[in-house]
Amino acid sequence: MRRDVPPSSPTLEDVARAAGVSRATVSRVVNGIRNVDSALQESVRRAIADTGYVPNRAARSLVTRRAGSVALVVSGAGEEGAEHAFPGRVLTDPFFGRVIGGVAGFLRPRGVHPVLMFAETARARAEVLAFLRQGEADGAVLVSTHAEDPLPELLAEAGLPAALFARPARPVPISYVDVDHRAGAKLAADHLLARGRRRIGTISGPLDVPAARARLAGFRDAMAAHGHPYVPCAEGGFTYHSGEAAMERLLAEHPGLDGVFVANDLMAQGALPVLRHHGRAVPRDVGVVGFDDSSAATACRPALTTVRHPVEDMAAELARLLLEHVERPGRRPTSVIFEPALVVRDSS
Amino acid sequence: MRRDVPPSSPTLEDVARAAGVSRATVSRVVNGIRNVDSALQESVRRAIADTGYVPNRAARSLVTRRAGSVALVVSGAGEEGAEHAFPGRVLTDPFFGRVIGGVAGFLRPRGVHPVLMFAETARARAEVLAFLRQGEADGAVLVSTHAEDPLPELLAEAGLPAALFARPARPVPISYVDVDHRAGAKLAADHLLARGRRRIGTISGPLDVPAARARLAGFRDAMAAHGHPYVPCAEGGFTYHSGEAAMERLLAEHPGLDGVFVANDLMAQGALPVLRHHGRAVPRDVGVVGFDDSSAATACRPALTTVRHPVEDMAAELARLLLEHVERPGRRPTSVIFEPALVVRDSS
DNA sequence: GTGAAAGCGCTAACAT
DNA sequence: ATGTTAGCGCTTTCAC
Repeated sequence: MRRDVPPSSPTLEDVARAAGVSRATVSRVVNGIRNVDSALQESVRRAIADTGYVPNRAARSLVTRRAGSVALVVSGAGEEGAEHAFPGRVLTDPFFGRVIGGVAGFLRPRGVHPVLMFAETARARAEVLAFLRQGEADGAVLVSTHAEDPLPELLAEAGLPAALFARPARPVPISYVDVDHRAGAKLAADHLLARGRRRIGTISGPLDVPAARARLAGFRDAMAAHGHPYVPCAEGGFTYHSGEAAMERLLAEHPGLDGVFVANDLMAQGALPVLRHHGRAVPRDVGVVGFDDSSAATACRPALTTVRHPVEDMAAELARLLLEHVERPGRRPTSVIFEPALVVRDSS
Repeated sequence: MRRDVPPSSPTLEDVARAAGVSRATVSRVVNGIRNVDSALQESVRRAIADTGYVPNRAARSLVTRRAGSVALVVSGAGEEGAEHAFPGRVLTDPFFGRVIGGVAGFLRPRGVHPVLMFAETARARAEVLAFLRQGEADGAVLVSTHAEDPLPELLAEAGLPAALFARPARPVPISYVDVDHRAGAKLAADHLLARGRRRIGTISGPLDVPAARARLAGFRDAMAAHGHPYVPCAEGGFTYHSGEAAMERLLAEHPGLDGVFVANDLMAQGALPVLRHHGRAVPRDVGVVGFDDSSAATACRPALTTVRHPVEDMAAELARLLLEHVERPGRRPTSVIFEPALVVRDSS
């Protein structure tokens, strides 16, 4: 009686038999190791094609101790309760899309696959850690939504290869990339002033986020250097609606405003209609400068003058840094800081 | 001489030794198989905790032939040349963010991890296929940007577990979820007419996309049923800027327009400023209805009246369908169609 | 209920 | 340059 054999895919053994060589030789050919006679190489290749062989990754990982994938984790802190909504909410922000795209773009030609993970609760963080320890991924790139996120420290303590998008709030021995937020804010201040604005306010990001703080501090310092020691500020949350609300408050308190630096484009997109609604023409009455140069910058009227945040390049560098740590586990953490640039459009 | 042993993680063997049982027993406990004495169970658990054991996934996959992950592939067709830009461009669209979030949200509690892949070139498609055949993922959920995408057929032919977001352009024996586009468009038509609009046009999506065609056809049929056999249409590409351009064209040809159905919110977001710029107040002079109820709907002024596309629910169902096929490989393809709903806000 | 043992498919010494 | 062999860590019959 013939047992019903499932058509499981051919193994190295099958190829070896077909080519009349040993498994080791086939393995060498598959892995591109030289020291294989070119005639044999040819017949092995043919056997591979004939059998339709594809190497089994689990078997390979078992011996090489390499998964060939990395975790791409979007991390928050203390969002217990809203867990199911977290992935969707985060992916709706063009910023995260750019990070993910940049990382994926770098990894792809290198044959490394990103596994998407979300870590906004203690439980989810433990899962990420277990995932890495299990060897399901060789390391993690992390983009945090909160300053208090404990994951970077956990990763560092566990000695797992990791790299962060943005400098951690508290110092952690871990590699990261960031943009020079202060320099970007200075670009905005200088521009607004150069355009003749004199009553300038700002809408900041959430002040528990280091990046938001740095942009605000950088803006204030630059303004102070030009003789404007006081800059009114309304705090937002980096979202469209928080931008609207912050603009309302700022305008209520400072109706004479003629310029505003908004800490990201999404909030600026929200601020624009509010200005219009209150009869302020942009850029005629009020100049607006955003930050990020995300898709939102060109998806509003007038198109935003903004500070370019080279997210995709940074994300690629982030991935490169991680892969470096995966290659050489001992390596010391590095950080790479990118320079922002002003992109002048119509809003100022 | 003591060789410097890397602190590799403990194995089943180590736990077994610590608990004074065999590997098999530990394995049973780990996998929650009954028939294990509860006293032993307890000591095994303690040993696991003491040693900090985590099972090695590669080893497990090798024998179970399950990866515990699925490919989440964003697929296009014939975008050779712009490959590096594809991931970023796609992730910038809130629609894809919602799909990814919905899929990830469903998979997460089930311990299945999504591996992000992009398949816009023949090469990339071959990689996806190889990835699945290698057993690196147990199946694939696919969201296509183009009608001519050959990946669904390739997947079906290879007999790999897969499920699609949106019905394929040509019939393919594969499971999918979709929304009733025609019904959604009818909702928009009925609403516009009920609001007293009589000179109504539409901005469609790219007409090579089945969903765009269905929305247009559904809209025209509903209008015709109410005695409006002719509905002017401008074709867009589902992006903000294409929405602007289409609105310009539509308005140029039909200045008397008093209502417009836009096939997605992103294009509607682009259309709004154009109407305003041409002196048409929304909703006073022109009523606008979008489609999707994405974040763009509430991120424009006035907020969009739109047709809700239950993307997150659909994505969850998509993932469920896939997992079902992974469990029982023989299963016949199924399709699940969701009902849209009208969400009335301020634009009409 | 528990253990012994085989083997999943592969790579990497080591031997030739 | 090629083959032989010993595992990688796990699950799973099969005896007991």
